[in-house]
Amino acid sequence: MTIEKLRVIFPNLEEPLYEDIWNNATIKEVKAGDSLLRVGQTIRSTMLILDGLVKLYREDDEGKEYFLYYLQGGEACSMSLICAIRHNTSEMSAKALTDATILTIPLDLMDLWMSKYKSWYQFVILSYRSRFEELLKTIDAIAFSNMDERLENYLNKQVEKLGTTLKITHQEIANDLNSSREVISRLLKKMEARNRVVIHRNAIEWIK
Amino acid sequence: MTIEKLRVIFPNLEEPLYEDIWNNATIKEVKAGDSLLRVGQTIRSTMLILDGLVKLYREDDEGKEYFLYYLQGGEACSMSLICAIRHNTSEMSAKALTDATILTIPLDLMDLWMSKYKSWYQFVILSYRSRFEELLKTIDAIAFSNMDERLENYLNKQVEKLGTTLKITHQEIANDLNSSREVISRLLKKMEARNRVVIHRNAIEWIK
DNA sequence: TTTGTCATGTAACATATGTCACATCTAACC
DNA sequence: GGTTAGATGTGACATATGTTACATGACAAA
Repeated sequence: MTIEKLRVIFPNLEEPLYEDIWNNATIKEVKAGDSLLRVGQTIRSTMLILDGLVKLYREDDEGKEYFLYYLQGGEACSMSLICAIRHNTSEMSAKALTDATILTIPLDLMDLWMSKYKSWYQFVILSYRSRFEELLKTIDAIAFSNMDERLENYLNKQVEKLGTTLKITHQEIANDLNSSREVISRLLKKMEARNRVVIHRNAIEWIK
Repeated sequence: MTIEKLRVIFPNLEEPLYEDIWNNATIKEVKAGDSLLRVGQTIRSTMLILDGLVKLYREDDEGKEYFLYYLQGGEACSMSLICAIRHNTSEMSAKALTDATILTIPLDLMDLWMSKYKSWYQFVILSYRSRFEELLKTIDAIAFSNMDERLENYLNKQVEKLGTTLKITHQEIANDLNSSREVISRLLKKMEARNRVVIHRNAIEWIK
């Protein structure tokens, strides 16, 4: 990682801010599957994603999950932005889906930069806005759509980030949508009949 | 409305900011039932609630609704905060539930104040955080709970804002929860059997 | 009092989704 | 090759929720 790469991954920031980030941030390499944040955990630093794919999801008290959205290079964990003022606890869980590189910044700097760098402030606000929108879309999906539409929608999101052949099991999809494996298998069969996907073992191929 | 009242309704702001608000904001009186914001509408100003109760909800393309949360005196519409950088369109609809007094602030001031007043920046960030949390709770409710729990949860929220006797019809509840009137009537009957509510015509009385 | 409108009650049925039980298949490892 | 664990297929059934159709009840205007 170099400061050059930082400029590429996070365009539109001010020059002195790049220096500031470079001098104060810690770079952390995580492995696919590593947990980055759990519901209830106190947030100690702001996280920016440099590389890799991070999955954000909601967990209830019985351990049931619900997939919310992905973060990738150039994006920030809103929960860690939003907690900057007070050292609050997280309301979401995050897990690395691929090997990933994360930049962590002490919370007090985050606060300082907000008033010091207009570009940082804009980055944070835009980040909020897009996460807010993701949540609203999620609410739409659950409130207004049946499982078949939600499944299609879900696969679509995966394909955007991961390419047309998804290495995923029916059980994992069921967990992400808080459904059950049999239901997902059933609906996938129907999607296959409609030529939307081809089902392989451990993988689903998206058509069109 | 006086600048004194402003200090009471929005505590913890800096003194010069109160003056700035007072000199630049427009006060708008709206009637119960008035629409303040529609999905797709371009946001022209930031809205702060001085008095009254404002309902925020999501609408789909077929006009189906889903209740999100209430805003009351001392709170701000996050959508209008979040849109400050670019003149974006709203993703939510807002409606006055009671007669209400709204303070509107031109978007460019909002932007300026963020760097000028630390207290404004904190107000905005805290506002984001609580709305974000509301949305996460909503997702929890739809994803993990059955309709009976969601109904109880919904009535609970109403009672907190409106007192123990709710002037509301079963049809209105059904609209807010994207369900149907018969289902709500059925579940209310069960709640009445469990002594959680008493059902009156045009009203529901919350017990305990 | 009568009438009409809107709110509510209710039974029967339709449908989506979840659950259970078990069969079958595939890849990996001995 | 044979064994095994995990992934997937499938039918039968349970349950929650939505839908239809109609009855009843409450209130207000005429």
